[in-house]
This record gives sequence, structure tokens and C-alpha cells, in this order.
Amino acid sequence: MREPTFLVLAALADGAKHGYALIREVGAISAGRVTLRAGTLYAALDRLAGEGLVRQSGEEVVGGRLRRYYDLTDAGAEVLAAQAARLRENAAEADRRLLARRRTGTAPA
Amino acid sequence: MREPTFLVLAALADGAKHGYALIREVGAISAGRVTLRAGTLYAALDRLAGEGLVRQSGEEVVGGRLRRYYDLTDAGAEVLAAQAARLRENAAEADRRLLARRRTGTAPA
DNA sequence: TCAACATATACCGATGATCTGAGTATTACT
DNA sequence: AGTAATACTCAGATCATCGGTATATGTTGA
Repeated sequence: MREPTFLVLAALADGAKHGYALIREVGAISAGRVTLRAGTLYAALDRLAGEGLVRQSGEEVVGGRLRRYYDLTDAGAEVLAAQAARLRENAAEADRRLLARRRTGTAPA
Repeated sequence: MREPTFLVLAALADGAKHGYALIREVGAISAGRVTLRAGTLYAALDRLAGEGLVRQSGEEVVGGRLRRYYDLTDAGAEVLAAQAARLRENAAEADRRLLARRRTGTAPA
């Protein structure tokens, strides 16, 4: 799973959101590092819905504009948790090795 | 940056390695989750060398077989550290949101 | 006052980067 | 003869990115 997709799941983890809100939320939670494009978002939502990780959870009209909400399924929450654990492990492993590098001048082994 | 590329940098962080060793190392550091393919590896090495993150650091013949070594540049180490930090933050954010979800039944806001 | 622009919202298609799968080749050990 | 160790290539698939289209309302300056 790539970063934009991961961030979409993460953005949905604390409650249902509509597309436009997701775009803003992903920007916010990544501290501006990721600007989610509409094409990326809707393709990801389709894919994730197909995998049963996300589902549409209703529509609403606000100020004449339609809002279509999406939320995480339980399977989606599990996948997100597993993926987060994996990122944490990868990061930890990289840090461990970078430390070894610094300790030994530049390159052990 | 995707996971295989990240793991290649991580595998190089503690010292120069040759291609075949990298494939085994990436399998090991990801606890078997990632099986690096030769195509992925050599494409990644080319790309990373082009970006100045990795460089060839010599060749050696061992038991009649050539070993071509690669290692991380200082720029590569910096990029790896930055990327690791990013993964850590993304994972932390996801965990925070998953917690919020559990606290509130299934979906706040 | 009204045209112009910004903001909110949904969505599509072409392109491109990167990974995967499936190979070729060589030497040494069993 | 088969397997492990080693280097490498190429075609195809996946997914993200870029750059659109479309519509409605709110805001602003000539």
C-alpha cells in the first residue's frame, strides 16, 4: 500500500468523511507533505471499496452541493492497523541501522 | 518512496553490500514480508545512483563469482532518515485515529 | 449591479514511475 | 545432475499524478 492510500484510510479512521473533506484532511495529517489529487482519491476509494475496506455511508445536500460520505469498515480498520505497525517496524529498523552507521564512522561490516 | 526502495536504502545503511546480499537482507529485515525481485533491485539501484543516494563501491571476486558492491552516500543516509521519520509520523497518526474510533464505538464526528 | 473570481464538491483520462514475474547466464559445491 | 550464489534484462501490471470537466454558491471590485 502506498502513502496516499494509507492516508485516505487514516483520514477515515476517526469517522466518515466526504471526498473534498478527505483531500483537506490528508493534507493536514501529513503536515502538507501530501497533496491528494481528486484522481488519486476517487481511484483509491473505488479500489478500497472493492476490497471491502471502505464503504459509502450516505449522502447529504449542503448549500445545494451533494456530499457523498465514505467510511472505514472493520476490515479497513484492521488493515490500517496492520499497515501502521509495518511502517513503524520499517522506520525502527532504518533508525537502528543508521545508528550503527554513525557509531562506526560510516560503514561497518 | 515505496517500500522496496526504502528497504534497499535501509539494508545499505549499516554497510556496503552486493546485489544478491541485498535481496536476502531485505527479506530478513522485513521479516519475510518483502521478497525483493532482481528487477526491482537493479532498477532501484540505478535510480538511486542517479539521485546520488547510492553508489557503487567496488567489485570483488569470491569463489569465482563477481560481487559488485553498493553503498549509501551521505545524501542517501539523510534521505533515509527523513523517510523513516515520515513513516513513524504516519503510523503514529493512524494509531491515534484508530484509538479515537475505538473509544467512541465506531465513528466520532 | 454584475461580471469575475474563489471555494466547495464530484468525477475522468492520459501519462508515468515503480514494482512484479519470468526469464538468461555463469561458477562452484553436493 | 541439481542447487546455490551471483549478476542482470525486459514486458506487463498497478497505482499515483497531472491536468482536465462540471456545477453551485459566496465574495468582491469596477
